Amino acid sequence: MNKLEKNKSRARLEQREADILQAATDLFASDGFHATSTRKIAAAAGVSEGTVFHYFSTKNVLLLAILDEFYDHLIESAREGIQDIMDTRERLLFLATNHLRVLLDNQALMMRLIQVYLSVDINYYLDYKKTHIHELNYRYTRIFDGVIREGIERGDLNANLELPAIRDLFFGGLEYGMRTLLGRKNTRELAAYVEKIVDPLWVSMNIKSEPAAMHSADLQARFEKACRRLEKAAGTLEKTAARTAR
Amino acid sequence: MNKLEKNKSRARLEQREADILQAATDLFASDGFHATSTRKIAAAAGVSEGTVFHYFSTKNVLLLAILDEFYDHLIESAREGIQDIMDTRERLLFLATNHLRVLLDNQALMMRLIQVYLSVDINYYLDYKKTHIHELNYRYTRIFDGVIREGIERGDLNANLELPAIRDLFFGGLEYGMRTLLGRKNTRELAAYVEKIVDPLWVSMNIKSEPAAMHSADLQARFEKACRRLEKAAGTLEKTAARTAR
DNA sequence: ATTAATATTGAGTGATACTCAATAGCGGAT
DNA sequence: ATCCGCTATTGAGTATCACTCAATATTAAT
Repeated sequence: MNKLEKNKSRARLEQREADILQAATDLFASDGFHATSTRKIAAAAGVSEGTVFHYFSTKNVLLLAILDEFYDHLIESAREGIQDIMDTRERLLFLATNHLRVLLDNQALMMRLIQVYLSVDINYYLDYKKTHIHELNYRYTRIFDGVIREGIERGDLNANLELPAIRDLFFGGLEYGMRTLLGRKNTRELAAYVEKIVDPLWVSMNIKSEPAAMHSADLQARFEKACRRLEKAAGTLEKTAARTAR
Repeated sequence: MNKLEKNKSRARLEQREADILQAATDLFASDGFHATSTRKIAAAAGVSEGTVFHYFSTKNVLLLAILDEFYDHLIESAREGIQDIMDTRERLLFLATNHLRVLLDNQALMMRLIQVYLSVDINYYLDYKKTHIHELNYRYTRIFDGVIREGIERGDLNANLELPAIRDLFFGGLEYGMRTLLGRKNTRELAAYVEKIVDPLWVSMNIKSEPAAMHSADLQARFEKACRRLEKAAGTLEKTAARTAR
């Protein structure tokens, strides 16, 4: 009956919502999405089943809310990390490491959820994902795009690179590789793996990387030298020709 | 009562099984896995619900049987295609194109299923996927591995490349990119996209690679030859000019 | 024709996501 | 301090689901 505690106004309601979200997150992570009933979620959150549906109209909506939170965390950690790094290659390595680390830290949850939200009905999927999760994913990948574009501006990266393809390779490669990495969360192994993933992309993008570029610098010197020589000779010939013509 | 038609021995039973499989495949593709009840599958196959469970102990087993068929198709088409192609780069382009084409042809089905089979309960998942679907995926990716290894033996590809990472980038990139390509099945667009995906990997793996390298090597040879010729001529002319001037 | 084996059936079961009418408890107006 | 309107909360109720099982139909072999 303590009126200070029983404060309905927002704080209390938001707390209830947070409790349900947390209970659902924990249960989805430990038992999986399909094996977790709304009844269990309600019990774990200390509310009745009806209340769960009052805050989240559907079990799927609950799932999307969890993914929402997760993406926020991903996006924020990526943005923050980028700020402190100037080197383009280091930035890419960080983005990859951060992506894997966050995913692996929540592996139990994410392995169960990220796959599921794609499998909900297409109508629902299109209506909701196109406007929400898709938007989150877009915001996240924009961070990567920004790093690449800045790399180009700085002259680190080849301006002709195909950003969408590189982006697909980067995130797709990481996602695909994560399945292999699931067991070992070892930081050293992770760093080594990340480098192996980023390296081929880096080699294909980096402007100075192609040893050929350096090569062509030599070539240029050689070319320049030969041209001076020829131009000088040409000058001599022109004079000679002019004199002879007289 | 026709004994010739009512032939239980295998053929008839296999036909029943195939009917159920086909009905399930169609329904999963059009309505999705979760929205398709076993009752509907039974009705579409023209049998009772109990019969469905006689042939497939579980709805998940039915799903796995469908994925089985799908992977068989993927593997066979990849193997066949590779045989007729000798060039390593062309082989990679074919593998990528084939992968996307087969996936996109079955997009409705695959978008709904490939994601789902990963979301079944972890116990089940480990017991089954490790032994079955995982094995199919392994057999499939081995084809890619073979192409790469052969490319190395032939001297087309850098022997130091990190095969697991390249493989993750290749298949991960394709899978990730497919989400973007879903709408447009246009063959030209698909070929263009595939090239954009394969190219960065190719550049990073190819030994003569860096088109720049080949380019500049040729260029250098050509230059060198031309320069010698011109310098020699210049020398001759200068001498002539000097003599004439006298 | 009889039998043993198995394919087929459909009513039955417990669990599930979600609904809804009834109730409880809060904030604001008086 | 009291009442009122609003909404948060409840839990029994509902339709549906994947799956079971005992009974029946159909087959192959003798």
